[in-house]
Amino acid sequence: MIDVAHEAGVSAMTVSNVINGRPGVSAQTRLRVLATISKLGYQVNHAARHLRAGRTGAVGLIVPDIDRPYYAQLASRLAGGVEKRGLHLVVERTGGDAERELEAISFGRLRMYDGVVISPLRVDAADLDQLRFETPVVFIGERPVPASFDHVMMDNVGGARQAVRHLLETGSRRVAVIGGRHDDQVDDMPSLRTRGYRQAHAELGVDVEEELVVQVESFDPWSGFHAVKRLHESGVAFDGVFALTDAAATGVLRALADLRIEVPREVQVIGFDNGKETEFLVPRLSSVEPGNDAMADKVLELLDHRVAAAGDGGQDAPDPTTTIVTAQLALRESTR
Amino acid sequence: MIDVAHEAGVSAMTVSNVINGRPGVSAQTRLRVLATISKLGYQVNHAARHLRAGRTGAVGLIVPDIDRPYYAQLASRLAGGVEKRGLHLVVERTGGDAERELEAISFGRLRMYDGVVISPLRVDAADLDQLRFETPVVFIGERPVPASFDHVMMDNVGGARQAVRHLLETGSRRVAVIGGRHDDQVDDMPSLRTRGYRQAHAELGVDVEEELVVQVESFDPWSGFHAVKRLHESGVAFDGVFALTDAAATGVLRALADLRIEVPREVQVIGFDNGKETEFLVPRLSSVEPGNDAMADKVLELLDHRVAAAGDGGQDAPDPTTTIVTAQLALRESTR
DNA sequence: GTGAAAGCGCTAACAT
DNA sequence: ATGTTAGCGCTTTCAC
Repeated sequence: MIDVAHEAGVSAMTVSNVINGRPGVSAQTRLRVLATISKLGYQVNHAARHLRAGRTGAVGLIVPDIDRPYYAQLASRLAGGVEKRGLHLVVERTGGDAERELEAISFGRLRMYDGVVISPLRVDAADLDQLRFETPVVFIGERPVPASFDHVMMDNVGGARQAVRHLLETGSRRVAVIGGRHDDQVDDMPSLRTRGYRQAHAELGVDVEEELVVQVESFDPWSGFHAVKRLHESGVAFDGVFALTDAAATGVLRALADLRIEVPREVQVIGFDNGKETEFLVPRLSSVEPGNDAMADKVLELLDHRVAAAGDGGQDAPDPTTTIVTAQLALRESTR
Repeated sequence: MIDVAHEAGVSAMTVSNVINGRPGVSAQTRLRVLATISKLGYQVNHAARHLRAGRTGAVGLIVPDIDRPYYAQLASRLAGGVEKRGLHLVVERTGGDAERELEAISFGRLRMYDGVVISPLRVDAADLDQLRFETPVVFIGERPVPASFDHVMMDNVGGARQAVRHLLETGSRRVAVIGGRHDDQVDDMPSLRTRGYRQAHAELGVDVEEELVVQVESFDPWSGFHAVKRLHESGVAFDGVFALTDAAATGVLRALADLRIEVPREVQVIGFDNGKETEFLVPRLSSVEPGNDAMADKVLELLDHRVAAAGDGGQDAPDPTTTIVTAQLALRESTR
């Protein structure tokens, strides 16, 4: 930068002003500096700027995993919006490890970003309450979060309720829930969606058979696949399946195909997430559309406000909000 | 850091030495400093360290898109390896835009990272040759790259050749290639895989009918879906399909199901990438396993060597290598 | 084994 | 409209 200043016959400060589009530089000087910059191929040093100005030009996204479609798509949606604002998105994965999640939002790491979006899997409200920091943080997902943070979540309970109501209203009486929980004390994704499952049953006066609530390890296709195989082998009858994720539903459909059980005539199936794959499965998978685009938009909006407020020295920081995005059914061939 | 130094009754330099595990600090002092650090909850400032020492602690991965399974899985694999080395992975997406790709590997941006892995879609050798920089860069993918860079690629031609040979050897005579190119002058993914398709035909003495070479816009399920519909509507007969990606193959299977064409009896189908979805499609999709794990390992190994060399002031920088990972068939239900 | 001084490249605040 | 000064938090160099 000093080279540029010398070459253009101005001070480093003027170069800085030109680069950052600040006022108080004559059009003439501006042009001359710009010309020199491109002549010398000068590039600003981000580290130095960050050190001095405190801004990093980056927004962090902290997720358990990058190759799960849900997080990959979240990242993609956010990346678009963030780039529109002249920042860029840095994706960090924690592997779903509570310690690594906490570490990622530790004071020092946060300072690497102008803002952070985190989708925690393990960390809970108590841990979070300890933390003090000025970097804007938006939480996303179903884990409970202290009221002092912005939080955007999908309507897990409502979405599940709608899905299961649909199955019950179209004649299913024994609906298996793949990934369900027997006790739904905790507020994690499986418990919340299971709660919706139970609500739907209660509303329509159908008893829940606990043998139809199948706990699984993960929520990938294999878990859905094995859950159905196990159900079938142990002779438990069912005429509907609510899979807690589309990934699990993919495995469910595959298992039903192996067992030559017709979908949706004998068993109807519905998933959750409304992923891209649903349109191409055989049969096409009905699912719950959780409003991921709306969530991403909301996250960006919150971040915008907070980043702006942080720039003003935290004067008019908005109050933290909790937003619940509404879910809708996307019905296709796997339901009646 | 100065606070810590005061509190522990030493100089900032000693604190720095302790933090970086450098020798020349007595065990006693070290312990005292460490205790003070945790007492004060001190965290190093990455920006300042980067500014001064040049290391950033981050490895960049520059890809066209994050939510395509291929890139998402690449990111995931690399993230694991990179984290094992105490660095972290920053994913940047270019949207497949040539300008943004070039910009991402411009001098200034590269300095943000200790090493960069880039999977270019558009940028070509000529553009790259201009660039001079000392940040280690490893290229991945099929675009031609100047010999002065490390380059890891899959065996697109060989994998496609094996896939199509298999179709021809099991009785298919009219194999459609979804995403194929009529002219294969360029060395991009579609052209290379089409080249394998043509080689297989040549080897087995089967003529290629250009009407079976179906160009498509993108390589997602919709493109495969529409390609098959179009082929069928225009009355072009075919008894085999080679889809250039598993994603496209997913759409192909869906279209064949709609048309009530039996797979693999009437038409056999093979994809490329051996993605996670193949196991769960109906029927299970045969595919080409391109050795993505091996590619990721190789990338990490190259990066390791170069980052180490860069640390030594570029003394013993290894010669650039081009690695081609071998592909294998993964045969499932969609082929005979 | 430890410390003091200098400076990495930039920008906020204050001159001019 | 432009320049000067100072300092962000760390590490390199060299002296003790």
